[in-house]
Amino acid sequence: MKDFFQRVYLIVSKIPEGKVATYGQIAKLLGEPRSARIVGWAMKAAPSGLHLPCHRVVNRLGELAPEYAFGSKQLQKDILKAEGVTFKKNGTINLEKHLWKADEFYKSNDI
DNA sequence: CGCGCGGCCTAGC
DNA sequence: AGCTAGGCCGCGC
Repeated sequence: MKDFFQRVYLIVSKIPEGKVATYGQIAKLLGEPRSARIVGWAMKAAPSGLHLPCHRVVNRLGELAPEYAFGSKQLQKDILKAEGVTFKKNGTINLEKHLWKADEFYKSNDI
């Protein structure tokens, strides 16, 4: 069994363009439904060399990461929009449309 | 070693 | 959607 962080990175790196995942969802995928916070931590501590699409990881309301994570929420928003993600009027992600179904992940990975 | 704090979650109102 | 309360785990002090 790999480190929790590493498994987080593995999953996050599998999120396709135009899709997003929630912290809790990722935690669940790892069999730790209650460890969503650590996923957040993992994002924070993620080495930039991994090129993780952490902008595709949001909380369950579709809210973007705080300022200190990407410099500005607008930046993250722009990136996502460029990938085809749509937003609601209140500025949150349209999760029903873009929430990532992790099914494919199970097919191609032994976890 | 203990305590507080997180890019949070669920459950309950 | 909002609030509170509780929980989880890793890190920094």
